[in-house]
Amino acid sequence: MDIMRVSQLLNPTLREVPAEAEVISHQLMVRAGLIRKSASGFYTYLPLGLRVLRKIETIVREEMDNTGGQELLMPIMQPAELWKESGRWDVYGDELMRLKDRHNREFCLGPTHEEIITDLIRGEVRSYKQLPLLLYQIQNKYRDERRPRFGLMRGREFVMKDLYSFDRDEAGLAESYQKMYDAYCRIFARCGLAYRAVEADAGAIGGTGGTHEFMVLADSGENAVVYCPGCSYAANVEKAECRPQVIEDVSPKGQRTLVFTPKVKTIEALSEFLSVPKTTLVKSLLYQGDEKLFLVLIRGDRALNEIKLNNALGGFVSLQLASPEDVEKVLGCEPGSVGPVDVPEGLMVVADEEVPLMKKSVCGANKADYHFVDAVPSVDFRIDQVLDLRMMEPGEACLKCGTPLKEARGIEVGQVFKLGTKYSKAFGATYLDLNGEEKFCVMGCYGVGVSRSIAASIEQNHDDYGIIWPMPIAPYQCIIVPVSTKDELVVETAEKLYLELKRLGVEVVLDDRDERAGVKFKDADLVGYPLRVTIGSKTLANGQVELRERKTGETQLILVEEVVKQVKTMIEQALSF
RNA sequence: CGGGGCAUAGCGCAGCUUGGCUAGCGCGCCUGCCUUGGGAGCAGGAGGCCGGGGGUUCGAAUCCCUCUGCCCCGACCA
Repeated sequence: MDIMRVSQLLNPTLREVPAEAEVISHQLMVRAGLIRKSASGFYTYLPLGLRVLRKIETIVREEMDNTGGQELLMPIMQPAELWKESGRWDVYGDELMRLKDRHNREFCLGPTHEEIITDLIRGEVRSYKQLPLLLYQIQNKYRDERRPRFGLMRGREFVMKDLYSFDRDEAGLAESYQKMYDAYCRIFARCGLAYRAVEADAGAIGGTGGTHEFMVLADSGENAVVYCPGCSYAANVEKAECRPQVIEDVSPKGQRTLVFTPKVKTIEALSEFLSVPKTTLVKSLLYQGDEKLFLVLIRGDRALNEIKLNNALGGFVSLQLASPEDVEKVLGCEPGSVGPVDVPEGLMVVADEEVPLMKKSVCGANKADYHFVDAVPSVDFRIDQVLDLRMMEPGEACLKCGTPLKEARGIEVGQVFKLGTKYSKAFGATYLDLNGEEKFCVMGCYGVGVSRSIAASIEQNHDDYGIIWPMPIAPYQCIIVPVSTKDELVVETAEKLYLELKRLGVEVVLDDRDERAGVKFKDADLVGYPLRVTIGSKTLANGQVELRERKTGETQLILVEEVVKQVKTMIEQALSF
C-alpha cells in the first residue's frame, strides 16, 4: 500500500500572507497550498484543494441522486443560436464570455445552462409519462465578472452544480422545488456550514415563481440579508418587502413656496440648510430604463432599491440614473435640483409607497438654487404609480411577526428558482398531457456554488492558526506527525499507524519531512487536518501517542494499540449528522 | 466602466524623490554541521530581461511616453 507522504505532496504552504489576498478564506487557501492563481478570477486547484472540491461534489451528488436527480454533462461552450433564441444573448451583456470558432460562428462559455437543457428536452420529451424529470450536472461555469474578487468567492470560472426540473404543472414544480430546498438544507448542513435560506430576487435568470437563496453567514459576504430573530423570516435586502412607515409630519404649514437654497444640491445639505428632517424631503431621481426616462420619488431618508424598481417596471435590460445631459434636456436643470412639480406631461412619475403618505414635503424645483417647501404629494405634483421601491432597513418590524429585523452579511452558496414556462415557451418545450393536449413543461432551476462553498466554509471555520475543516469536507481526515525522523521506533510506529488507519478507510497523510516538530505542527494547523496523531520518543516510551483535535485543541494521550480505533470512532462521529 | 494603488528572486518587501560600479534585505530553497514537542542555530551556496515596448542620457530599477497585468473602493451582476 502506498503511503501519502507530506514530503512528496504538492502542498506549498506559505508563512506570509500573499499581498493579493484580502479576505481570510482567500489568504488561507493560498497559504495552506490549496490553490494558486492563474489569472484574475481563474485558479488552479492543487491536490489538497481539489480533494476538498471533490468532497463537496460528492456530497452534492449524493443528495441530488437521493432526490431523484439524474446526472448528465452539458458542454461548456454553447452556440450563440440558443442564446439568441431565449433572448439572453443580448440581455446577458458583457458578463457573457463570447468567442468565435474558425468559421466565425459565435459561441459563449456557459454561465448557466437553461438554454442547452431546454433545447435537449424539447427534442426528447413527448409525453406526460416522462415527467417529472430532474436533471443535473456539476460543471465549470464562466462569467466575465467586472470585478472578480476574494479568490474563489467570485471568480470568472467556477464550479457549480445546476439542476433543472421539468414538471407537468405548477403543482409538480412546487413539489420539485420543495425537494430541492430540502436537499439543499441537507447539503449545507453536511458541509458543516451555518446557513440561512432567504427570500430573494430572481435577477437575470428570470422566472415567475418564488426563489430562495442559501446564504452562509459571514462578515465578508457580498450580500446583505435581513432576518427575523423572532420567526423564520429572512430575505435578501434586494428582495425584502417593506411596509410604508408613517412619519409624523413636522414640516411647516402653508402653501407650496419656492425658496432660495443657494448651492444646495444634496439631501444632506438641504436638510441642514432648511433645518428639517430628511423624512420630510422627497428625493427625485431621473432614471433611464433602456430608452425610456422616468422620474422616481422616494423619501429623503430612504435608499432606492434599483432591483425593486426594475422588477416593478417590467424589467429593463439596463437601468441607470439618467445622465446630467438628459436631466438638463428633460427638466432644464442639473441633477441636484430635480423635483416632481410641473414635470413634462409624458414623463412617468413613480413613487415609493411612503411618498403619498407625506402630508407636505420639500422637493427640488427643477431650477438651480431653488426648492419647494410644503409641496403636497398628488396635489402639487402628479404621481402615476405607487410602488414599494425602497431598501429595507434593519430594525424595521418583521412583516410576519413584528419583531425588529436584524441585518447580516451572507455568502450566497445556493439558489433555488421557480422558472415556470419562461424557457419552455421560448424553446417550445412541450409535452402531450393525459388528454392529448399540448402543454409547456413547467421548469425550475437550482444551483449550488461548489467552489464558492469552499471559501464560505473557511470563512466560517478558521482561527489564527489556519483552517479548521469540518470532517466531511477535509482534504484528509488525519495527519500523522512523527516528531523525530531519527528515532527508528517513532518512524516505524508512524508508518505502522498510517497503514492501519488507511486499511480502515481513514483518509490519512504521514508528515515524514525532516523538519522540526514546530514546523510540522504549524503546517498541520494551517492546512486544517481535523485530527493529528503525534508520535514522540518520550510518550512512546510509555507506549503512548498523542491524539489532537484541530477544532478544540483538545489532546489526549492514548496507547498505541488503541489510537487507531479512537481515530476511527471520532471520524465516524464527526461524519454522522 | 469610473476612482485609487501596485508591478524588483518562489513569498513578503527596500532601493526610485536627487540616474552612476557586481541590485539589496527577511522568509523559503540547496549543501554541511548541529538540532528535533510549536515556524531553532552556525557556515557556505543557488536563484533577477527590476512586468513588456519605446524614448531621454555617456549611463536607466530610478526620468518621460505607451501597453499589459494585478489589487482595492464604487458602479454592475447570477
